[in-house]
Amino acid sequence: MAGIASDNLQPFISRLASHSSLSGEDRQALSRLPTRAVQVAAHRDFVRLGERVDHCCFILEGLAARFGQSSAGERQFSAFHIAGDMADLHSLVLPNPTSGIQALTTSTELMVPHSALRAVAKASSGLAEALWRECSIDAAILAQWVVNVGRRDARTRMAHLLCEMAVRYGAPGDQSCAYVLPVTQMHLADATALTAVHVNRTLKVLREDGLVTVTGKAVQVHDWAGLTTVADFDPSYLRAVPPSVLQSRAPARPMGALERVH
Amino acid sequence: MAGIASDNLQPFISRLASHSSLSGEDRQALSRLPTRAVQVAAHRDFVRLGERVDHCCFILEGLAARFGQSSAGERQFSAFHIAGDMADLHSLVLPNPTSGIQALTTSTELMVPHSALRAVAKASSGLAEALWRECSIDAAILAQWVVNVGRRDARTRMAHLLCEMAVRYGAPGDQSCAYVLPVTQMHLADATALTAVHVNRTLKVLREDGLVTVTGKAVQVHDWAGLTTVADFDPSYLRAVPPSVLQSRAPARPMGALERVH
DNA sequence: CGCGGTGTTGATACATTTCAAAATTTGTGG
DNA sequence: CCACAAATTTTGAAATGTATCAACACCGCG
Repeated sequence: MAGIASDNLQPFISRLASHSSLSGEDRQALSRLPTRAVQVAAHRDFVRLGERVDHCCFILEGLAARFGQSSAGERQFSAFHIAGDMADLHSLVLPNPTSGIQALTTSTELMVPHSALRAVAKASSGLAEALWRECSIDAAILAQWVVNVGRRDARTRMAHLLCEMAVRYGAPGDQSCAYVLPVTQMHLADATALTAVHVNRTLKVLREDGLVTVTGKAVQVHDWAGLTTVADFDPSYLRAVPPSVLQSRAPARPMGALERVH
Repeated sequence: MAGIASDNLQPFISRLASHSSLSGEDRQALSRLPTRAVQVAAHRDFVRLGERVDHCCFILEGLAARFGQSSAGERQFSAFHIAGDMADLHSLVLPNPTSGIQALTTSTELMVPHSALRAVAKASSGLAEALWRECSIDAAILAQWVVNVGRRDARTRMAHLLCEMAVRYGAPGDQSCAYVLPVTQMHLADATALTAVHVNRTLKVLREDGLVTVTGKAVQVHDWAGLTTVADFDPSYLRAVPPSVLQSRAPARPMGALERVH
């Protein structure tokens, strides 16, 4: 105990290791990070606009959503954060939040002080890069959300979201699969930029097509292939290709010359 | 010349310095970065899916857009990149693109090898942090795009985009202001997730309201206050608060205890 | 001078929203 | 374990914002 609850950060270390190469020292440093476990009640905004933060929140258990809102008060989620995510890793470099984060269910979080994270990042450039990469994966997902919300109709959009979450939960996408997603249809509306009513109708269609059943507690995918087809889903944006950290060869052309590319 | 075209990166150095504290050595290292100037033709996708990149593209002049597309072939922009932006800084940590980037106008870019950037980031943790922060600002803008596309009607959405670009161009937002934005209405449609026809009608309304006039070349804001009101625009997401790098004080409670927050 | 890309406008179609009410589930205290 | 209140899901009917289709005007450019 005494100031250290390190073991719990293990999933985060594994996550980083899945896309970046960490030295033994890096892992050690991470596992020694001081953390403070906090129970967060459902519906609570644990990151709020205008409130500078000095720690990152690792979600040990539960579900959270990053959101913005229009002046009309309508919420729009820009990300779901599931167990194993460091929900606001970006706050390490931007401590003044530009989006709020809300716990959708009662959650357990590990708060990691910025000072400690900054220290380990300063001590190891490899670790700093791993954190930056983790952050950038979030951003890549964000870019997909823009496409999803902007250019797909309700059915496709919902299907795409359900596919994304299936992959992120590591639900085996063989034929059928299932995962726990404790959200109301209003939450799904906030994520897909639809109304709750239309979410309901859209889920009904997907269910009647034999693709997927969504309850307030879990998602049952009956036809993974069919769902991904409907969803126009390509999971490659979710995985960073592990670093075959080959040194890039010297550029073919000398630097400094202006050239034209058509 | 001889392999170095460093002076041109000056705007990038200033940009980093505007939100992060760089040491003299950091600035030196940046200004010594090898670059290759490239002329990119309008409409050319200079970052494409499936083509791993080994350099970052700094936009010296011109306009570019990051985009994704649905299988139906419909494009959706997730960012505009203007002169002074490092369009794909994130590629340094994620060299396999998950979004394409297209030049909207004939542009001049400075290509900076990943190897060189990685070297300077490795040598200076402060510089690495500055790059990460720059990247995270892009992500914060991305999150706002989700809200904009998801929860605002056409008029508000377009107004918001025009406000964002005004601030990013540094156009003085006193009363009226103007900036160069060489885009077609189709480009605006790709950015706002509307159709080109509806963009046309929406711009007409904004013009008739005396708020702003948009031609294919430039944006003339007639009533900044009115436009920001209509747009539901708050510019704070565009600026990272400069680092008053105070050490965060030690946490009030001992680490390791589980507590509850309501 | 004509041609392709762009901007403009109108008429119509349609996906989604809005409003409203009932059915169902969930949570909670007795 | 029940009873009740609150939240959520479900369904219908009507309204609406935006898309679609189509035609024409404009402009820069070869």
